[in-house]
Amino acid sequence: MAPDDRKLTSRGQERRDELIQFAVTRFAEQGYHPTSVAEIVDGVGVGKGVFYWYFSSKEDLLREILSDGLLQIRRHQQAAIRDEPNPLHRIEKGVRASLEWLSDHTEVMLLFDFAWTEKTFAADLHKGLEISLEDTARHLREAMRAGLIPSGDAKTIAIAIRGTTEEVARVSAAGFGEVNVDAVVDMVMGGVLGPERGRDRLTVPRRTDPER
Amino acid sequence: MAPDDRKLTSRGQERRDELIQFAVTRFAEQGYHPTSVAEIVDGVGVGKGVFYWYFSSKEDLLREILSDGLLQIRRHQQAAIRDEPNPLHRIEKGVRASLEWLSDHTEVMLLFDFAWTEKTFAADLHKGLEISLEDTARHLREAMRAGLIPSGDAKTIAIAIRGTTEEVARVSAAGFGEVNVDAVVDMVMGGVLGPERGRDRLTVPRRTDPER
DNA sequence: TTGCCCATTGACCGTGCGGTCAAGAAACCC
DNA sequence: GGGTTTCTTGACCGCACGGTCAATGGGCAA
Repeated sequence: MAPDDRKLTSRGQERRDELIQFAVTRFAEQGYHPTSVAEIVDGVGVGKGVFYWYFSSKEDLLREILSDGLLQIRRHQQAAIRDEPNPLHRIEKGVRASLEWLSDHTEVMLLFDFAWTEKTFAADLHKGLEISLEDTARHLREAMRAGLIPSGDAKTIAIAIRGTTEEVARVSAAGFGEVNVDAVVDMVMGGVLGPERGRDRLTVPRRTDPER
Repeated sequence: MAPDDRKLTSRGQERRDELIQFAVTRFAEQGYHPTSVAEIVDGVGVGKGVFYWYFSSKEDLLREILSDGLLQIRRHQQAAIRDEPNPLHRIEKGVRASLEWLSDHTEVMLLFDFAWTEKTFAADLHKGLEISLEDTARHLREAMRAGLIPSGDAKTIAIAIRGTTEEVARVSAAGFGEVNVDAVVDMVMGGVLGPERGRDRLTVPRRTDPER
């Protein structure tokens, strides 16, 4: 019988969770590949067969961790921006929610990063990325239409926001100090506003007619 | 004899480079662990011993790729901002240079990302990250002192800039369209300027005296 | 032509891995 | 208690991996 659609008792559920929890920790600590199934079951203190009772493979386990994490962070964001009519406030609250979740789940974040580096797993993340970017871009376009911020490349700005958020969480998780959430929000909100108010002072003069 | 301090003829150098080049491609394509040494030497069309003539281990090879990449990107940045007196223009040019290099070396970028997820390799990147952030933060603080931008958390802003730059390169490398460099620069420069000019309009009101 | 040394070969090795399975032990239901 | 299903055990398997090494090639200097 496939472990996927197996009926689990509450005891079974707990074992399963225990395995996931331990695996996440180890995967994040030393990496996915260097962590063997034997290590996981030893750590939990069970026989090897237990692992394959709950998961059809090591790969399957990681996949589950990833899709679970994806779901969780999205839910967390959605809950945070619900009922917020101002699109810019939605973006701010989304950033804060992401930082919150990522700070509370640094191991899973590391596993996302790993997953992007391996073809088999990266595929699982592609759609999630697309959706997440499109979400943010939609808020941005709405803010542009409302005249709250200048018009611009919503897609690129969305990518920048995501990059900022994740890098802050990453760097902080790597032990470079606590997150200054307000500073992050200031950076992001300043970014969406753009440099127009003082472009001459801020940026290198741009060619309007590029040489090539 | 250790492969490290071995004298290489020009033919030897070429072989070595050939191996590195092929390995980088494969590592980026399918991941470091799933790529076997056998696969690399087969791909290049040589016997297995050749690999261990030039590298002391597979791990050693990746380490070399990483430190090489680190050196290259830093050089590229430094060359771009040399002789630029305006600290904000240094930041802009640095961002453009990074995007340039990352776009030209997407495989290496992916390997950086992987390296962060595995303890053994992450250590190699820690110092580089620290230096890179401190560099940017220094420009920022100089700009603050000169009154070009409002005072703020230079470290956090530096992290945000790095995150933006790398995410844009990553997402574009993952096949989500071309990079809009000017839009990235606008976002970054707007970010360093901060949202002060319209905070009430832009951000959710902040508690000056937080509840907890 | 002889020697030398960089470069190459590929069969071989030991190990540790992911995964299997026949045999039970618990828990639960009637 | 008997019967059924969930859960657990750990020895075992096949294999592919990273790495070794004795033998050989080949370019070049003298």
